[in-house]
Amino acid sequence: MNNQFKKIHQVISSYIEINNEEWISYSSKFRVKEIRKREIILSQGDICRDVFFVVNGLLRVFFVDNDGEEKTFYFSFENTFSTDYESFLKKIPSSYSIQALEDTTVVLMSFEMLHDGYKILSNGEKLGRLLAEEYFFIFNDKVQAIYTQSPIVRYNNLTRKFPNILQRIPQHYIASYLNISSVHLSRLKNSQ
Amino acid sequence: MNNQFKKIHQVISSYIEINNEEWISYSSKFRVKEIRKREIILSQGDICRDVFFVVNGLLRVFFVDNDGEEKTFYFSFENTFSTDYESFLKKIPSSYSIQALEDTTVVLMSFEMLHDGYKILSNGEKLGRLLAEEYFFIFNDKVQAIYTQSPIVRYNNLTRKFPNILQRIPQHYIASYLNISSVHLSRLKNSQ
DNA sequence: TAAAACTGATAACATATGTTATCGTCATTG
DNA sequence: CAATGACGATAACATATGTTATCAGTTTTA
Repeated sequence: MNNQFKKIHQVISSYIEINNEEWISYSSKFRVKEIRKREIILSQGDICRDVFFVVNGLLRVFFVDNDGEEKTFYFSFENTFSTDYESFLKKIPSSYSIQALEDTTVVLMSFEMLHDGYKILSNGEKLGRLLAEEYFFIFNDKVQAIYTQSPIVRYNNLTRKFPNILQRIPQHYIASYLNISSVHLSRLKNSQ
Repeated sequence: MNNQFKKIHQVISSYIEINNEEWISYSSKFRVKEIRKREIILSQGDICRDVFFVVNGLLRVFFVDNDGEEKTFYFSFENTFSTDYESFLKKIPSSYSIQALEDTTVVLMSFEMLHDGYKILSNGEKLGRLLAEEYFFIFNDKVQAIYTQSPIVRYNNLTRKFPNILQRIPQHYIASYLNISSVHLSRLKNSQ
């Protein structure tokens, strides 16, 4: 099997049963894309045509608010999906941009591909359901964290969960992710 | 058709095609519950066994954070679903409590019912997918609002979207929903 | 390799927001 | 109907967080 597809096969197999024949047919439609550091693969306002699966590297999902401020929404590490799922599903202009923070390899799943999968794969609808549920869980947890945890607690949880995040992501992006200013994060770190 | 099921039939029909036979069989499993004002139908820590469909009345979804503060997560008005969907799907202790703010009638869909529907209904999996997607959209919008809009802007949007909300929901619950103190909301209102 | 851009720390100051307490009004309840 | 509690406004004060500017070290780029 194409080595780039090994991990995405693992992940999809963890959601649904997919036999070899189905997989060969399905995965033949994947496209692979190499993205250079800082390159943008989705621009806010464009319709998001693909779900990206990060094979290696690192993506940043962010948007620009009314005041022109960049807000980082989340980071996509290896072996996770990344997209503006609402734009993707509804075919409406995306609220987010997605940018590579490192040279990154992604596997692209188009809308047509996912929707064909609903019919072609014996568990295609189930895959769609589980992907949506998974995405929902992430956002549910995120909202809950915002309501219940102070910025410094969320920072500590983040660095505990991803110990090497500080080596890979500039601190001002992390501050933006926490929805606080970079100055404030610097203060919090050095006074706790 | 049982009048209490009319609206939920409309809502489900807007998601999937469901023929008469399927509907009669499916809806026969609904239970209906009357909840008194202030009564709690889901307690934080319990496993959430049902999705609630609000026929009339009003629910408040909230949780108590580490400091013992009540945080209001969202309100469920008529003809919408309400649940702790993560607890419901994963059968883990719920993070939320759900309370009636008025005398309220709900239709209950159990986990078994929804999952049986995945097999029994010809579009059962699709229904599950669309419900998860819908829930995801709500949370996506919520997170985005938190990142991009100031409390007073979110307050104005809320009252514009639900003009009678102030007559139905005490202001300190709305402040809690906005994740600010009731004192601060009072100030913001009277100084803009 | 030199210039430019990026990054993170820090200080000084301004603003936003929380906390506590008080008060008057109104609704609920025994 | 009286007592109690819920509700919202307000004041005074404390804390959290943002903004702007500066600086030094590092990385990127021409």
